[in-house]
Amino acid sequence: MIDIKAFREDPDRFVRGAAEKQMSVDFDRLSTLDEQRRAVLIELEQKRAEQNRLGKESGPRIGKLKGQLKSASEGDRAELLKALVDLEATPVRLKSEIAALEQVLAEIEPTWYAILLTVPQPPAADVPRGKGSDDNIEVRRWNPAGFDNGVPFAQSRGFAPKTHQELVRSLGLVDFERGVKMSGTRHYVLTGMGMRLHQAILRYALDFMADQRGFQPIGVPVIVREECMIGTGFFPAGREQAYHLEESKRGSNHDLFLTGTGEVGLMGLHADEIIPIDALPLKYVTLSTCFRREAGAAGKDTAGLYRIHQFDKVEQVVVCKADDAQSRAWHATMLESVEMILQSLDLPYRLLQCCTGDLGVKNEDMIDVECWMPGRGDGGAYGETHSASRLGDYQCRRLNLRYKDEQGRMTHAYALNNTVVASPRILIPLLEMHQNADGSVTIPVPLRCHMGGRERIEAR
RNA sequence: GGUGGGGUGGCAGAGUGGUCGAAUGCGCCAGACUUGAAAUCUGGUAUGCCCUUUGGGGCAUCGUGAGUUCGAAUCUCACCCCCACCGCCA
Repeated sequence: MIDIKAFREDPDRFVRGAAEKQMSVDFDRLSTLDEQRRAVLIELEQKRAEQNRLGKESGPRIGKLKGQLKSASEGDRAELLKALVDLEATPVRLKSEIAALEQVLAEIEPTWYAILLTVPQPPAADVPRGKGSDDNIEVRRWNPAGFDNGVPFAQSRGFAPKTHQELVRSLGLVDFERGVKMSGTRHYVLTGMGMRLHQAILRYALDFMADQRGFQPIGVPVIVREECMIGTGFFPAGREQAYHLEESKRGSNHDLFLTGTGEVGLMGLHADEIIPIDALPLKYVTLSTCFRREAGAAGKDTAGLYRIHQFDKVEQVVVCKADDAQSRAWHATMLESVEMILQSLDLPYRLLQCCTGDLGVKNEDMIDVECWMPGRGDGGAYGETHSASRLGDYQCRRLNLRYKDEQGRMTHAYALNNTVVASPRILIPLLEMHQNADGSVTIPVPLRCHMGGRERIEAR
């Protein structure tokens, strides 16, 4: 959520930001409602102030009169009653005036807030302008020694690459048919060494972040309330992407949602909290199952392990002070972790600076990591495996996650998040890059300790 | 799932219709005393929003929401959450 005060001071900044993100928001309506809301609020508060004042002045007298009325003789009753009515006249009038104003406010505020929730975080100033993913800019690329993704795979390795789909079939790593039988399209079953490789890379990534990078490992719920989804900025925009457990239809009082990333749990952890300043930055890593409906992606990447409804992901988040330089430094550090992992696995990759048009509602700066997938497309292609976002205070504002700065001012923290590794998608480059001419796959050294010491996966 | 108890400031805990944003204690901050510390004493110590000539002023908040009332931490209803015991269970 954006700061409404910042919007009042400089609405253009947000109008421009939304335009750059190719998003449409009814800013005129927001401005109008905001002004109306404030006008009503001023009037309402004046009335309430008067009501409070009268409550202190004449309230006790009213109480006294009412007491007297009970034990009053018939003769005194009329007089007491009149005094009471006089005394109550103003408060009674105020009461109805206040109720009317509250009614007006109740009509304005929900719409005001709903629009406010849809205003995107403006892109950082140095994010390149662009319409969509085609305008993203490559920052750098890396290839392991002895491999060049610029030349055909067959030329550098001496044999034509199989696709990951062919490999998982021949090596017995994934059973797509039974996955689809049980759960429908975009579902799969990991079998044998496929399951072990999946677990190995997740465990390796989690351990790496905890042991080498000082991140605290945390296990979080993947079934959350709507507030968590709104607070983390996934709702309302991404409502269609989330599986919805309609528990209310079964008599429960609230529905639940399956999270599409561990970010929801990690950030939701400290919602409505004031973090001690010494505790910052928070550096968390989690491993969680992620659920995505992939609504609107019909027909896209339908085969294989690329786009699926359920996967597991090691995710890192950082919550730091509201400081642009710190945010940028952590962004670099988080990306460095990813690069260290990919390099240790000998996986070619490149970093893309996402342009304004490719950003989501909540991020102001995003770098995607794409791994080289020799079996993708025609002759290999990069495919997105990671995404590293800087969110400014957008998410913490929604989550009401704050800290007291050095001057004692309450401040919304800045948040960042980045994939560490998402599997099985990462198995695509892993299998395709490490395949051998005989159809076997060499297991990268760091994963072997989680694979019973094996060096290769071979057809049985 | 059943029964019972309970949600008040950073924490503990009082408060059953007005003088209550809220006693008291602890903690924390500042000052005094002290060579320094401890102890003691004095003062301060929530959050959000609105207005503001930036001094300050106002409104709201006692789990959440609605209601009764001239007036609600206090009464009524619904919901959320926590605790205890019983049942069931990976």
